[in-house]
Amino acid sequence: MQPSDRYVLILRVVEAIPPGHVMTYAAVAEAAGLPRRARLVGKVLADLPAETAIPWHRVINASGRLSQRRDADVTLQRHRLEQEGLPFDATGRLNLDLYAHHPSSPPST
DNA sequence: AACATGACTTTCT
DNA sequence: TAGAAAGCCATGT
Repeated sequence: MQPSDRYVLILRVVEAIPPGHVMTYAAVAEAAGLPRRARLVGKVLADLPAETAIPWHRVINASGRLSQRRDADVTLQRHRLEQEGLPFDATGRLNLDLYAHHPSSPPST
């Protein structure tokens, strides 16, 4: 397996997250068949162009919070999620038990 | 090969 | 519940 293949696997999983739902980095990695590669998911998303169609904003960390990036687009990410109906609580966190997306079958094609 | 870095997680206080 | 420390794994120097 080549490094670029893992990128594709991860992006396919992120593409499959429906609006109004989210997935943690670790969950995306596992769904892509790459357990323990949560940080790799972050790396892949970091390399995406700003105008990409990939719904990167639906990927959040295990705490239910938004991970801080180099270029602080965290506000944009939060706005997009709120627009999809995801409610952040007073501590800036959202309920993963309610809004986490659980892919039933591995994404192919 | 060794060391540092990062859109992460888990565990311990 | 929040914050610190340690673990993890791919990449780049």
